[in-house]
Amino acid sequence: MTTEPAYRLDDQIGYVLRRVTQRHLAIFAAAIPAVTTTQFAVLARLSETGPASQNQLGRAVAMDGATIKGVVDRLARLGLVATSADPADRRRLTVALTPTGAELFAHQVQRAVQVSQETLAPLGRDEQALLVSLLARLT
Amino acid sequence: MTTEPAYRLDDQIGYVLRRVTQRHLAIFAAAIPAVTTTQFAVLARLSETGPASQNQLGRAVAMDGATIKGVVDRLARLGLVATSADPADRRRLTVALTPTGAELFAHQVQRAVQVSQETLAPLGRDEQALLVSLLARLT
DNA sequence: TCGAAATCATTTGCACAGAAACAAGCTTGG
DNA sequence: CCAAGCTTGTTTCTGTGCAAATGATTTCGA
Repeated sequence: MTTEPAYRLDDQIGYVLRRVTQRHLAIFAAAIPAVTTTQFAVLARLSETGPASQNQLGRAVAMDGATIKGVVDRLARLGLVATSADPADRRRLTVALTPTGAELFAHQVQRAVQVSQETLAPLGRDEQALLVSLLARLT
Repeated sequence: MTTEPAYRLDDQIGYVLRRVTQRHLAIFAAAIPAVTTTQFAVLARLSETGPASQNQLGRAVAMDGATIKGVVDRLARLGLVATSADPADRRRLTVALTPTGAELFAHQVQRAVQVSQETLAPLGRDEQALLVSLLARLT
């Protein structure tokens, strides 16, 4: 008579990751309704690194070609980024922050920090740092 | 002269969560191509709890009404779950595992455990348990 | 130098994921 | 008992996210 192995969904890392992500997305959407988390990530990266080709940008924020295209299209529609042809390589589409996009990022970045803090709020300071460093090793 | 606050995307909990989730989804898809992680979560919950109404089931796996409907529809198309009218409440749609669905879950559950292990593999045993418990508190 | 291989962007198809609006059915307070 | 309010399920819309196929361009090796 062996005991059932008992696969507990609530203990699976994938399920817990999904739920934590859900909560984080909700906090972000409430704090910064103007853009989504992925859109904000793109603005942040462009702010850090400056203009880049669409594909380079995608790699820099861990989005595949099809995904980054959609995100860039929506950001362009919002007037937060602008695309231009690269004269040196005609396949490339250079993506850059517009002044509006740079301003939006500058104004919302404080709030984005608060979003991260609120997401981590149930943990103590040490635990927060520990969690992020453990997660970073699973990348 | 104050130093720039320096919002580092790579240190933000939301971004790290997204990247870890990406890696986990890739591991799962390679190990169990028959269904997705969300679909498997539904099978697991039905296996644990038995038949439920579609909305109940959605709450039990943290999916909103629109999402659980799509997932159930696709599982039904695969023949892994079946829906039936609830005679006691005509609004309700009861969702149950089919024999095929139960068998698929039984056969793949070992592999699903391995997926969780592989996702957590970069960490030591203690770290793994710690990570999951920290994450669980952010739910 | 020229053709194969690699890179870049796009498109299509599928699968979540949540918000909002709606219809139908159940429940309950007055 | 019955209207108001709640629950259940559906549809539509927007936004990720990945795989695979395609076409254009660039690069690199023989």
